[in-house]
Amino acid sequence: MKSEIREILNASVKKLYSEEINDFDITRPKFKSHGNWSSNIALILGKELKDQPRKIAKNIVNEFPKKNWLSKIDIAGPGFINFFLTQEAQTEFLKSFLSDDFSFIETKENRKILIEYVSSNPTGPIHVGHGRGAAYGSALAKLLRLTGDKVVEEYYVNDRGLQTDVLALSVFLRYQELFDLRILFPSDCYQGDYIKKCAKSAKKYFGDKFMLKKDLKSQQSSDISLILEEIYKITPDFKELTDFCISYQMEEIKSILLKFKVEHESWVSEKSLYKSSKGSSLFETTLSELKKNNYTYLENDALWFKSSEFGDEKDRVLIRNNQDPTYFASDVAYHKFKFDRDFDQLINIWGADHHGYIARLEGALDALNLNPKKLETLIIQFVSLIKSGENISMSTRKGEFISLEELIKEVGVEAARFFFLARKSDQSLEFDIDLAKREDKNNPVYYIQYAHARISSLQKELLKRKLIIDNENGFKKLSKVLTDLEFEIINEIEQFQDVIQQCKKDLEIHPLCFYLRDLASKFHSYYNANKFIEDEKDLRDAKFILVAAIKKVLIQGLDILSINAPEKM
RNA sequence: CUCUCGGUAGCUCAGCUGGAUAGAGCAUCUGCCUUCUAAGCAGAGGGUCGCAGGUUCGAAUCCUGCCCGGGAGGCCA
Repeated sequence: MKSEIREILNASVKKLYSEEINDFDITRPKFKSHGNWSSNIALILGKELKDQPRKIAKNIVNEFPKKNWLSKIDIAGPGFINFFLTQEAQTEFLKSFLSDDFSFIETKENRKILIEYVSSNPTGPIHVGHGRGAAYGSALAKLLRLTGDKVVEEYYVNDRGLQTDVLALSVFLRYQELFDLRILFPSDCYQGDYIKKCAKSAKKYFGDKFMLKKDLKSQQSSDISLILEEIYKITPDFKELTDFCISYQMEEIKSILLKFKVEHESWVSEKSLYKSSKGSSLFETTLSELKKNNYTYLENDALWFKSSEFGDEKDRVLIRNNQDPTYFASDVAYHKFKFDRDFDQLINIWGADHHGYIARLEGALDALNLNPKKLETLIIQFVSLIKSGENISMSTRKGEFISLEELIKEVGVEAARFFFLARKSDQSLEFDIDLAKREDKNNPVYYIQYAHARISSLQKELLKRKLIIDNENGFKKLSKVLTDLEFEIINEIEQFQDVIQQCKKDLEIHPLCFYLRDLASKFHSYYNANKFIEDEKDLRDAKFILVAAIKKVLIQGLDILSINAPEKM
C-alpha cells in the first residue's frame, strides 16, 4: 500500500510540477486522526517551489485517483496529506503475511557480507564486554541473512605476539607448580585461575615433558622477556606448549560462545598470515605493496607507515626495531585478506578500546588502493554491571573482569542476550543484573516470551475443545468484526518489515527489541480485554488469525535475537 | 591537549537522513482474578529535550560556541 501511494504521488508531482523528488516520507502518523499513512510531500515540495504547502497538497489530492482501498484523504496541519484506508485494505496484507514465509522481507540486493566480531585474545576468558559484541554480531548476521544477504561470521585469532608468549609462560610456571617446583610468578603474567586449569590440562597432555630440572636463573629479575629468553634456550620444544595453550583457550572460548548461541563459521589465525604459500606470505605481499607505493620509511631501525598522510594523527610502526611485526601490521594484512575474498561489504565489530585504530587501518587500506568505504567498523561501548544498585563491573587495571560465563550462569542466556541487544551499541550499557533475573513484566525478555506463551496456550485450548479455525472464513470476516485496538495491532504487525529494513540499513538491533516489546504490550492489552474462544464462529476465526500473526512475528523477531519462544511458562 | 560517545520524566533509555500535541519501561498513586496463563491489564500524575546563539514555514533532531560526564590516545593486543 505504502509503495503504491508513493508511486501515485510521484506520478502526480511529475505531472503537476514536472518535478521529481525522492526524499519525501510516507509514515504512520502518531495519531489516529491523522489517518493510516501520511506524507510530507507537499511540505518538501513547498520548499523547493517556494509555494504554500497547503496549496500544493490540495493540487496533489485533487489529482489522486479513486482507489477501492482508500476511504478518505485529508490535508492537515502545515500541509500533510493523510490517507485513510478502508477496513478491508487494512487487513488485506495479513493474508499474505500468514501464508508466506518471510520472503517478502528480502531485499533484492543479495550482498555478500563478512562480519568479524568477538575476536578476543586467546589469552584469557571472554568477558562481558566481548559478550555484548558477540550478541550483537550474531544477531546482526541473522537479521541480514533473513533479508537475503549472504553472511560469513568470522573470528580473528591473535595467536602470535608477545601476549601469547606471556600466556604460555604463565601456564609454564603454573605447570611447574604441579610438580611441586616453586617458582616466582611475575606480576606481569596472567593471574587468573584459568591458567592453573590450563596447566593441569597441559600436564595431562604432555606429562612431565616441560618439567624444569633446575631453577631458572632469570626468575629473580621478574623480567618476562629475560625469563622467556632463558626458557627458550633450555626448552627447545616450548612452541609446542604455546600452541597447546592457544588451542586450549580457543576451545574454552568457543564453548562459551556456543552456549551463548554464537557460532562463527570462519576462524582466521594471525599466525597463518605469515605462512607462505607459493613464495610469499600474505603479510609479505601486503608489506611489499605498501613499500612499493612509497608509504613506508625506516626510522630508529623500525619500519613506519605514513598513516598521517591519511588523516591519522601520527605515523605508526609496522615492524619494531627487534624485527617483530606489530599487531597493526598483522591487521593490515588481515584486512587485505578480507578484501581479497571479494565481499560486497565488510563489517567489523570492535570494542571501544580499539577506537583509535580505525583511522590508521583505513589509512592503510587507502594506501593499498582498497576502498575503505567498503569497510564499516562498528564500535561497541563498554558494559558496566549493576547489582543491588552497585557497580560491580570490571576495572581494566586490576584485571577484574566478569566473565561472560559467570554472567550467563547468573542471569541466563536469554536475558543476557536481550539486555545486550536492547541498547544502541555505540552507547555504554548499564546492565542491571537484578532486573535481568526478575521473572515479571519488569523484565522485557519475560514479558515478550510470555506473550508468545499465552498465544500458544490459547491455541492449545482450542485443540482441547476440538475447535478448528477456518482461516478462509477468518480472513473474510476480519475487517467486519474487528475493533480499534485490533486495527492498531494489525498496523503494528505490518510495521515489522519496516523495522527490519531500518535495522538492516543502520546495522542496528535495538529497534527490533523495542518493537517486540511494544507488540507484546499491545497483545497483552488485547488479551486482557478479550475473550478469544468465542462461541460465535466468525469472531473466533477472525481473532485467531490476528493472534497467529502476532505469534509469527514474535517467533521471527526472537529468532533473530536467538532468544527462545517458549510454548509454556 | 587531541579524538570519540553521550547529556530527553525521579531512574534506565527510545526518538535525531528537520515535521503535526515529546515517547516507552521502571518507580509512585488508584483500580481489575468464580472467564482460555494476574509472569498480566486499565487509569493518573510527572518535561526549560545540558546552556546560548544561528539556519527556516517548522529544531530534541542540522550548524557554531560553551558547560558537564564516560571512553580512547604504546615499537601491548
